[in-house]
Amino acid sequence: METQVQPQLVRKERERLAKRRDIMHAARQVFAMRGYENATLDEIAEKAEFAKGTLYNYFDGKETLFREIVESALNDVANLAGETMTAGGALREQFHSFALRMMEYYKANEDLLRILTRELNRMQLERELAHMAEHSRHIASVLASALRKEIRKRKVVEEDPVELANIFIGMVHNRVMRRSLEKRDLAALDARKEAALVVRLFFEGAALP
Amino acid sequence: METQVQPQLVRKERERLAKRRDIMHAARQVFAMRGYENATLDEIAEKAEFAKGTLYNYFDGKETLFREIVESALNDVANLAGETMTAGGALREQFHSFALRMMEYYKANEDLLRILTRELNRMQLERELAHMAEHSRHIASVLASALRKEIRKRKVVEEDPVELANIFIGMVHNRVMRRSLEKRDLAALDARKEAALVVRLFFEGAALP
Amino acid sequence: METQVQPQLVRKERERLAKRRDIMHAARQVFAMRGYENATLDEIAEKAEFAKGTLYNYFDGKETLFREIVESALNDVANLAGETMTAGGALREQFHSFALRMMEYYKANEDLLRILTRELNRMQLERELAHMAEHSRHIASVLASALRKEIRKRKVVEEDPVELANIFIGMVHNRVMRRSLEKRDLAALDARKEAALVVRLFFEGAALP
Amino acid sequence: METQVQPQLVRKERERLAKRRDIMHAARQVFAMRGYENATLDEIAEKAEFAKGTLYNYFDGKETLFREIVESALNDVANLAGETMTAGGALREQFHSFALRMMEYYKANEDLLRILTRELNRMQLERELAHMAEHSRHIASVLASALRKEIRKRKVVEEDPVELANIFIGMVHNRVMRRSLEKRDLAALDARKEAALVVRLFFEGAALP
DNA sequence: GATGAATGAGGTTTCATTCAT
DNA sequence: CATGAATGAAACCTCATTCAT
Repeated sequence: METQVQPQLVRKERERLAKRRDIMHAARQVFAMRGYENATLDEIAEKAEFAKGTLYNYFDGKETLFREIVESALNDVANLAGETMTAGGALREQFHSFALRMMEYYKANEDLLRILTRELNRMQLERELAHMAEHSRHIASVLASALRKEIRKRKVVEEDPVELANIFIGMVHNRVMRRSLEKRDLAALDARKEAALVVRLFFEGAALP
Repeated sequence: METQVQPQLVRKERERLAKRRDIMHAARQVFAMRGYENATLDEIAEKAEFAKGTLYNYFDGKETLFREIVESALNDVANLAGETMTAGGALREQFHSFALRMMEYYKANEDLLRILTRELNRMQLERELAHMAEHSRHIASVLASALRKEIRKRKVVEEDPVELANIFIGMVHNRVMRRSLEKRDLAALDARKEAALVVRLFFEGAALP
Repeated sequence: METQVQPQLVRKERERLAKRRDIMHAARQVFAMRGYENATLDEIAEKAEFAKGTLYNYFDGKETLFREIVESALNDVANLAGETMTAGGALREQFHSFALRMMEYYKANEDLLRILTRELNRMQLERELAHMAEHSRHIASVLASALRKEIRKRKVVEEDPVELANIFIGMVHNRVMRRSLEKRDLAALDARKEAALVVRLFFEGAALP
Repeated sequence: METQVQPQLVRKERERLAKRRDIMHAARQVFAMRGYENATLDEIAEKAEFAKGTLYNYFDGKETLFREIVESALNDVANLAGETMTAGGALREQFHSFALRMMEYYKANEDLLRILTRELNRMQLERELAHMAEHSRHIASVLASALRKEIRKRKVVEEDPVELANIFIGMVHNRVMRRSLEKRDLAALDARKEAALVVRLFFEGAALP
């Protein structure tokens, strides 16, 4: 009997997760297009092809839905940072790899790029969202610890490594966000070239000797 | 008689402008604290110590009030960029001066910093606010033309000068914004040191030879 | 299964329409009692026994709600005019029948009478409502074309038939409106007698030979 | 001293009345253009070239201002009716004269025509405006008493003379209002011809023998 | 689980009226 | 008297959330 029941439960569970993903996907689009405040559950429900009330069977509400999207995105970036930094290799290779993968990630998930750049500040200010800022601090710290080692070796300027990491991450963000806003589409972004530029600027600066 | 009447008119006019400033000041605080969408005219009115309806004697509405604040801030920054760049001197001095003055400006107007970083992306996406993005493009172009000359002289890497300018401005913003978020107050910001750091990183990069 | 699902859909649809009618019914009363400008959605909602927000699930807003009421009334009158005029018979019979049915209609829908007499002028002046005036022009033209034939046959004075039609319609309106205002209730209106009077006055005038 | 003070008072009084008239004139235009509810004291004040607050030195408020305008118009019409009806002559001459003078009055005061037709119904329904309806009843009664005599002489159909009078007045109103709405201007109205038409229709009807 | 109708708090805006100057 | 800034009640409308079916 279990052999019959289990698969059913599993299928149900699979379907449930698939629907959750559909809703999150629709929500991402709407949040990216309208911003958190102007996004309406009506529009999200319509895009997800569910009734509005159904969303509440999958998420506690608008805020929760939003948080889950952001957290999943920040998680992706954190994983990406972790993988890159633990892969070994020279610092510059690691940073290049991180920038490249981040840019590719945003290219594939332009919605998330817009959501993060637009709402991250808000999140750092509002009490209830504070814990999400934790995520982004974590990401910075991963890069920072790699920088710290190089600072000790006098290979990198002696500044707060966390701040340096944030500057680097900010440059990547800035770079890809500008492209997104100006071309209205990241499809044409040459991630490899952009990553090289950012790394070069971060390490050697804009001045020629 | 004119000596009596004129001063009266002038005083009225002065008082009117003072009240406009009071309202804008209150609005800045609220927009900075809550973000455009969550800011309410109720709160602005209360902070400005006026009745809600009174605001409409000075501004057409929420949107107008907001725009005026942003435009005035962007104007300040544009002037600041213009003055700095036309002052002559080496490029690095100019950029340092620009960074320093921008940081001091934001230190004195922390509200505006938060508003600009939070709402500038929104503005570039929403049709009706598009013309405000123009302002920030103008600011970048002022820095860019200085960069362009140095690029011709092979003193600066051969990249799109507008993009380089935006990266520099982004670094300044990023730097001061992080401090604002973390310390919850820019009072302790050492603008001189921060400006030096940003300029150094932008021109020489983080790597030591 | 269809035999189960279909009826449900039908019942939902029926209930939805019934509620729409309830709202329109409440709105008619309030518009009639207060006039368009002084009618409030609060009062309409209360009379309809719905929350204010619920009205917006059925109508786009106050204006739309009002328009739908007026258009439906004008449609009724137009149909009534059309049926009467195409029924054949002598002109006088047709006009008598039209007057009678109009009076009975207003007796059964006193709200609409008050709304139409009060707001029709406004509608002819305001740009956005102009198309509703079209309806009432159409009604006049139906009567006018019947008059035109008689004018050709020298049975009716040679005046612009549209104007004559409007005078006739105006007389009917005037008649029933006065009763409504004076007795505060059309219940006692003897439509047959009133219609006869109007037709007699319109065709033979008040003078005795 | 009195010889000096009196003229001053008189001049002051004259000026005060002149200003009252200016305000009422402006108000008429605005009430006619916008309707009572949509008219704003701001617009009236601007048209009258006074500050808004000044209006309150001459009128108790919007409502009072409106009432005074309507009452003065109804007074004019009442006088006009009175003069015409006491002038002697055959009934038909009197009615023709009344119609003619009314049309000329409205031609010269198109604002008032629009105000009366638009707001008279409202006035008959709202408690506080009830006494104004008195005026218009009075006007009808003047015409009615002339009709009553003719009814006794079997020269006019035996119907309630007040109702007949109202029908006649309604026809005049209707006629001139339609022209006003359609041509957007009464300048081209041929009052003599229109009056003749109305009288002819009222007494002989539209049918030809 | 899915639906969508119902709710009502909360937001922006208008404007008649008051009142200090 | 004239002014016009200040007021605040009241209106329309939106939308996240709940809940009966």
